[in-house]
Amino acid sequence: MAFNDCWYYIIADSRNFSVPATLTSGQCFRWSEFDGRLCGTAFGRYVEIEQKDDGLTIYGADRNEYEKIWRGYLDMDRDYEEIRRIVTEIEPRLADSAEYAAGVHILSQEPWEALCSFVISQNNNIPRIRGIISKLCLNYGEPAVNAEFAREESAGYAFPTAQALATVPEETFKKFGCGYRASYLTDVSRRVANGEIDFEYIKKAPINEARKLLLSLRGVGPKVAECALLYGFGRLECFPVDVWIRRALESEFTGGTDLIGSRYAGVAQQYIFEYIRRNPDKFIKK
DNA sequence: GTCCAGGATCGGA
DNA sequence: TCCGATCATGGA
Repeated sequence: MAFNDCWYYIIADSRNFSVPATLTSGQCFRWSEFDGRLCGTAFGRYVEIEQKDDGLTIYGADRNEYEKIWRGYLDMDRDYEEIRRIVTEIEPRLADSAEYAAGVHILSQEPWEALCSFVISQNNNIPRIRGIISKLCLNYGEPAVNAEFAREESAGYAFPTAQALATVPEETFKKFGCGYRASYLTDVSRRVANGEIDFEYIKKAPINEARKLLLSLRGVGPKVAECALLYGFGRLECFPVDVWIRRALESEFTGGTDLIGSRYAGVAQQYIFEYIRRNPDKFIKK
């Protein structure tokens, strides 16, 4: 039995927040559900998160670690109810998606993990992305805190640093199933490891400056840049358009939408993605 | 066998 | 600037 003697319990202060919805909504690729818990690794720490009616229990973390890491990662302090009010006022056609996916938060992931993960994600599907990332972690990540409790071997390892990946032969990435993305991964890892990309600046820069920097990386196009900015750099105005969102824009949101470019466009995007991906039949018009 | 996936790059119009 | 072909891989 895992984590008998180390856990932290939080009264859920965000009423609609859903841990399972958030951690399986395609923002991140390292969480799995076991026995009703979301189990995974971020910031080099393995934890299991259990959500019941009255709150969350984070196994493998204490109060200090919750305050330092998980509170921010799970974006517990943002008023999503207010954001839903704002985005549905801008775009009334968002109402169904926003209600359906109300429990989803935008994770605040480590910049490198977000950037690297979404380079791998291009023209790829989520199970394969997860498989590739778990191989990277297993082979090149440092051992994680609480690794002895991990239910999957790869969860016992941190996401590998850019420095670690920069020295990996491209052939190895291909062996892991990266396909043509292997050279992108090598390139991006080296340039980040060299310090060419200033992550702290990207968090705060004018958004088009931030975009420009990420787009200068080979293998990073508009969609990957938007994902990295939204999930890894806290830029909630970014609006990634993948095949699913494209379909939504061509069906539910014909004629364009004022959401794009608005302050919380990325949150709205996540609501749409969550809704359409879990209800493909209902959403897509035939 | 074909189609598809949280797309980007490249060359040519 | 815009458009189409091409790029690996594995599951449906």
